[in-house]
Amino acid sequence: MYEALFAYIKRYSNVPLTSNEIEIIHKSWVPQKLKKRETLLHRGEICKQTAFIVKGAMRQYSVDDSGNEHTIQLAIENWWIVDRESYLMRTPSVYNIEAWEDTQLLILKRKELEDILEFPAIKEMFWHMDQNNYIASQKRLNDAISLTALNRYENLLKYYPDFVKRFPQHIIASYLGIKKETLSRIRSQLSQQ
Amino acid sequence: MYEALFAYIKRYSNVPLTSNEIEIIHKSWVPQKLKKRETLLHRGEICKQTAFIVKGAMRQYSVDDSGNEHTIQLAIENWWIVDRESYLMRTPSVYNIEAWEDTQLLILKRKELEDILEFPAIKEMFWHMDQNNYIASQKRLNDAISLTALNRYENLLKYYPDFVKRFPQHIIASYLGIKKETLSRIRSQLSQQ
DNA sequence: GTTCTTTAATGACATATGTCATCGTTTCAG
DNA sequence: CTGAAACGATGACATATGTCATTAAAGAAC
Repeated sequence: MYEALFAYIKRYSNVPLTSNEIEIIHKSWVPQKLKKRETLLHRGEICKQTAFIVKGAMRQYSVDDSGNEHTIQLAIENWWIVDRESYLMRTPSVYNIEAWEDTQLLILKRKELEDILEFPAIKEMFWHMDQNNYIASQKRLNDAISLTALNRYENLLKYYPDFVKRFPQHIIASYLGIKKETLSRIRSQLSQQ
Repeated sequence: MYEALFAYIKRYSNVPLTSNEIEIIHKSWVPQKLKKRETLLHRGEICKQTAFIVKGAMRQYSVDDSGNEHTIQLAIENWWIVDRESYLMRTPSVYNIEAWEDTQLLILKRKELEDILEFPAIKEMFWHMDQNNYIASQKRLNDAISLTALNRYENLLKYYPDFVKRFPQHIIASYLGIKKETLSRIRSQLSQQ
């Protein structure tokens, strides 16, 4: 269960962990299971945990005034899922986070964060996490404002084929910023080539 | 010149600076002036500096196959401008960065970064910078996939009125992900209410 | 297995945005 | 001051995407 988390920490920090730190990390991240469609966060709540996905698939989405869902993030094994703004600033979230498959998580509550950030390796890891997330969301933003819906879908297929396999089309569409009918037509267009 | 930088560092870290650190910071960030339309980074180059804007206005943009520009970031006084991915990973940038007004910068070269990251206050500050950038670009992404062009422009007017004042419409349009003609029509629509 | 729900495809039509061309105004270098 | 370039507004039309309705297939619950 914890191997994947330690592997992740190791990959993103060059500081080794002491055995005391390893023990405290075990206590700080606690396992939690979610069934498909169970939620980790409801809009309006403060996000109380940073979750590491050991197994399964999650998504983070907002709902607009017309009731349309907009998927801001998809995440599978070895990804983090959290509303970082809400978690860090303790402000109500505008997002929902839910499991799209039966999912095994390791949860770090906000309360434990301060202590564990004292560990250089953990601090290093979270810095890399924020850097990577910043770089990834900047790329996605550039795609969103500069590519056609077709190109965005082709990029997704190329770089994150698992997402396309594991989430239904209406969620993929809401991730790309288009309607499910449009995605369906893009796909039929691609299959005719 | 350096007051704004030190104020920024102070705001985003609760660790005080030693007088030795203050001296080294002075040496590490060097002043640079740019005239309007001079560039700090060309696509294809590796981004060699993180720049703090003391006075002026800059933009970061990509150019697609059809020659259309897409503005990924606008920045004015007290903002940072850098292609963080290129700067950290030393990979060629897909972006251009140019001055849109005569601009006064403080430049931190990649070479000096490693040393200066040893200072807790600086590390803290850069972490906050990445966190803030991540949160901001996630918000903007959510806007891009969930709001109409009109709403995106209204948000920009509300939260960053200086951008609208200091950059011409074709740049604002490329920041919003629309064409300048569309922005012009949105504006005339708003002014008739 | 049977039934209910979810997912996906598709046609007809509506709307938003892009494209291209034109024109007047503003800005700015010489 | 003057001419060129940049900027902004607008009309006519093209294209991409959204909306709504219908149908069929796949999957989940009982």
